[in-house]
Amino acid sequence: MHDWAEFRHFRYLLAILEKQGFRAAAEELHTSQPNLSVQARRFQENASIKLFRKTRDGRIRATQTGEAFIQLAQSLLEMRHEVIDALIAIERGEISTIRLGSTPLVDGELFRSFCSMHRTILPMAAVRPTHGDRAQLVEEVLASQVDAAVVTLPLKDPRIHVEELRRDRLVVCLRKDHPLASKAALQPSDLQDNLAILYHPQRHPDAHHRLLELLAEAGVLVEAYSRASHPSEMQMLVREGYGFALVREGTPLDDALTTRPIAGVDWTVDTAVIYHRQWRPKTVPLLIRRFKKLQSTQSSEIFPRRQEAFLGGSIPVLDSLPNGPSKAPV
Amino acid sequence: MHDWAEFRHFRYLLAILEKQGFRAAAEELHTSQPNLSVQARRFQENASIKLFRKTRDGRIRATQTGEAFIQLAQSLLEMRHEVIDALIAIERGEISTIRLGSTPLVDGELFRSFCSMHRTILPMAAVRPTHGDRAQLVEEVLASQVDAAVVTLPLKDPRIHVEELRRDRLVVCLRKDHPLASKAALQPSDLQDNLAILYHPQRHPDAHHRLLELLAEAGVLVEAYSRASHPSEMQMLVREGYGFALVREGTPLDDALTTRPIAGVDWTVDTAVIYHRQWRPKTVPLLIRRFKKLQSTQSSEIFPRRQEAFLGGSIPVLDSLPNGPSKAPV
DNA sequence: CCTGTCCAATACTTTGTATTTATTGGGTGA
DNA sequence: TCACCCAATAAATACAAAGTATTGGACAGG
Repeated sequence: MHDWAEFRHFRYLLAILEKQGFRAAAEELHTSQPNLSVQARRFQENASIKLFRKTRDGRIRATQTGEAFIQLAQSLLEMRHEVIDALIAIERGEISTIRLGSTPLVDGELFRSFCSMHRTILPMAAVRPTHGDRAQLVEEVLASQVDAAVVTLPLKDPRIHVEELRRDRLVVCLRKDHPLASKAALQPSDLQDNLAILYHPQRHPDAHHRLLELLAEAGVLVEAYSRASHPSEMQMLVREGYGFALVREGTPLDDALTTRPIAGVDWTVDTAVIYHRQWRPKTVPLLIRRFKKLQSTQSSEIFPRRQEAFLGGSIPVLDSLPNGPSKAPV
Repeated sequence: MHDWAEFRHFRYLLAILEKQGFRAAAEELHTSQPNLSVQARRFQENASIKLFRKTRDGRIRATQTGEAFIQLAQSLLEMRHEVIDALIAIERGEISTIRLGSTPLVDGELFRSFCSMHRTILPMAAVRPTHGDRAQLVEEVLASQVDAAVVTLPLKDPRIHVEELRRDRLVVCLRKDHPLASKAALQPSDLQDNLAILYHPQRHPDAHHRLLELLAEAGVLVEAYSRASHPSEMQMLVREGYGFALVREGTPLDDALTTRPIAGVDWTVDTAVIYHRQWRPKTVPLLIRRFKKLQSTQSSEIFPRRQEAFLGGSIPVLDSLPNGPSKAPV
């Protein structure tokens, strides 16, 4: 059924619709305009559908069916690509299991989608995610006990390849009712006596030193501070009034807390994938490439960026209430 | 990118692997055996993969890669079919509005994203979501008054196609201050006199019977029980001290309530999309496909089933909390 | 050991069609 | 009107798929 439709047709028509013209599409596809003309006609006749109309000025405008075609053809071609990639990887014996790690400082959501991304490439491969301290994870990457890890920078080790995934602004986390919360942005000097909560130095020494450097450059001297061994603890300490903390922008926050940018500086939290330079498992670069691609295409507004969903602290109860029993075991 | 691979190749190789022989496959495909021979070789050379080996008696046996190929090629061809069907239907204007239904037992969040996903395929089509009882919805699906519905299993009807979306563990919902709440997990025997709140039997008879069966197998006999006509009512009854209820794991809970798993059993709540086998609305299979894909790339089941995170009844703060500072500007 | 039979693989030819080149026709704007 | 931008058409070409005939290999039975 529908065996007259080959991938070629989807490629061609997709290019025609996207480029809004046969000529431009032909150039992109490295073929001739008349070829597209006849192939496009054949496909549309076979399916008895019309994918585009011509405007007065000779351009191509997708019909409603054409708009749907763009979405569907993209999925179809993408799927072919994934299928073949998967088959090649399976052939190479890279199926067994892939071990991925992340540190507490990394956005859990990012790590989770990074892990699950592997399934879109290799549905049959098992993924084993692990969590651990930075130092420990680096050790395991070097020992090939994990294939790749998502960590925060900086990291300098000649044996390790670093591929940056995301860069988030570093903002101040403070109580909503703090006087300084009325300002739209804080000055570095505002931190001087208020910044009193840092991530535990031993958990990520490089980041700690770098942060102290940056603060010093901005004229902020941090003397005594509370140590948090987990990001959630930082929020708790801020809430309890022990001072400000620095968190990644966009972080879901406790009800009583808010964040403010720091004026005049450009401090960021950089999240990256690391893997062993030599013993790199071959799927990892592919995985990263695909992840970055999804990230860049997803941030365009097809799916609203999950943002504040949890920010309010309360769950949308009414519509996601408990569901009763239904069925049972395998 | 992989443009040498056409649908033809997938069809051919699929037939070869399934029929376990070139000759038989050639017959099925109405083509010649040598043709398959060369096409199969080309594809495998291009992808540098080997999909089958020959046994002693001259037959064809799929390699591990070949086994994966069968699955993947089937999906690919099925998707082509769905895409073209959908396009034809759209062209004919059969998709002006799509009517989707869900039952109270279904996660509202899931249903909502399922509905909104239809926009990515057909932006102009209106989506009309409806809510109703299971029996009523099944009736409407059969009568083509709704195009598809998200319901909980079990469901047996030869005229209806069932596609599972999610499987959640069934856990006990009880008051935080109940003595048994101190245990990490409950024994089935703990339910004996405590389980006293069930979803209304008439609202979903199949699930009710199945649940009683399961309970009986575990040695639990439920005699008198309160009936809740809506999941939110179940929580209220538990809160008021009328007994335990069974809810889907991960359910947002009332402050005073908590949940505990049941040791030794593997009971689940299965959520599925259903639609009419014959009168299948053309966009629905694609919708489901896309939904599943998004589901697998966003929230994965790879992760340890979010155990304790939700158990307290509070939001899963621990794993989606803020991350501290690390590095700095360019 | 030979031989008949099942296969798939190979060699070669034929057919089909995708593609190219060259051209026409149809709008638009100067 | 002309020139210029398109896509559509026609005819020629090229290339790949499908067909035909054959070979080669692996058994099983005599």
